Amino acid sequence: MTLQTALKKNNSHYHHGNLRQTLLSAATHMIAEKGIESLSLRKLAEKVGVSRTAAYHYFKDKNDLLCAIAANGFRRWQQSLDQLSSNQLPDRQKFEQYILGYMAFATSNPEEYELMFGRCIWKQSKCTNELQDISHSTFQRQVEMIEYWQSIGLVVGDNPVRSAQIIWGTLHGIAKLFIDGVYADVGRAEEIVISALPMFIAPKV
Amino acid sequence: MTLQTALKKNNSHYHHGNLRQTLLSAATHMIAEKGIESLSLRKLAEKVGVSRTAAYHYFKDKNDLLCAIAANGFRRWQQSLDQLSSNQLPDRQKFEQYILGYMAFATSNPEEYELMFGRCIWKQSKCTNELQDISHSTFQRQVEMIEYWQSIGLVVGDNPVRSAQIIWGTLHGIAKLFIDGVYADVGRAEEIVISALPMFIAPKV
DNA sequence: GCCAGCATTTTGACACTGTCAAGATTGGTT
DNA sequence: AACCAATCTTGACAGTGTCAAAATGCTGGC
Repeated sequence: MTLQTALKKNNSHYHHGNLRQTLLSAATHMIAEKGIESLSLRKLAEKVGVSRTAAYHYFKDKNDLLCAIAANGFRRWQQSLDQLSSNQLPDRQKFEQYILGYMAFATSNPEEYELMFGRCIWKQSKCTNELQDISHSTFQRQVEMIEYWQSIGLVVGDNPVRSAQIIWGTLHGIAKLFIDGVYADVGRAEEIVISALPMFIAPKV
Repeated sequence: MTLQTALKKNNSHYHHGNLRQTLLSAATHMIAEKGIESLSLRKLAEKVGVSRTAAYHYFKDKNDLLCAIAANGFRRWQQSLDQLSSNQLPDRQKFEQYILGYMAFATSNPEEYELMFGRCIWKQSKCTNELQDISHSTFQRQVEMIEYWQSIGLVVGDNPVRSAQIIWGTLHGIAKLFIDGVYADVGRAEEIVISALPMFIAPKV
């Protein structure tokens, strides 16, 4: 559907143009709309207007495609972190923005978030090298940020890594329970996480 | 494999005995060993020694079976809560036991935990009435316990329900990240959650 | 200008899955 | 002894992921 592929539109189906990207974005859209469970390679192929097995030239198998989509998700989240780091807010508000941003990212595209942290992909055997790399670097990035906030006395605790693990766990858990509809009467996940803020912030001396 | 079914063992395959229970426990075992993804009704049927579609007399479809297994999980967890409530520990240690117990429950059978909180089942359309009831009552139960701990000044916060949501979110998130292997270098999930304890406990006056 | 070789896509095929409709078997009731 | 209802099986179908082999079109060397 991109410009290039539109120009290439001839009566034959061969040499589609940039099929890899087209497949990725189409799959991402389908997942966002209908959920991960109901994405099949065949429906995806039909949507893109290509034969059932065309994807196998760019992805080892279905899991490989899902890993690529998840990796894109991590890249997007890392860009958010970059943007956050480079603005001029005071630390306290930066921390708040980090937390709110995490919730916004998770809830604005729940299916993608589910894909990034759902069981299926993680357990080693199924995880692509690309996904492994980008996710690890993202984790490391988050740990460093929280380490910093703790080193300046903003965040409680005496063990930086441990604090990062706990904070991330909390964000992830609240995001997931919210997405799954467990907090039935809560309008926005941000409400909960804002209430949780004081638990992480060190008391003013 | 139970005593009853063993007695019923004749050359015909009809009237198996208590097939519903047999299916449930066999499926639970298979999930615990090989994971949710790799459970198929047909393999289950073969394992139990019954035809492919025998399960359809007791369960509307595959999802219905999974819901029943998840409901069992909630029942087991609720029994743990009962046991905890009825012992004589001081409140502070009870709270600690609650948190440790949650982690033990989640990590001792990760696949079942995944099934209970995985995406697949929750979103309304797929959720059985039985599962809806037992899970809601379990949630309510947990909220009440935390409400109590807060009312006696043990747990921080001024909004009981909100505190319960946050604490549960934290436990769930840490459990899930641990199960998914994100905390690569952490031996037991209990380590993390014990470090997080001070955040929830109100400072002594 | 043409043709070989290569990248790309398709077709055919297979095993596996969930699920339905129709038939087979059996224990219990009258 | 005969029927009934519960229980289980067989047959069948559409959908899935995936592989091997064939088909197609682009591109560089002659």
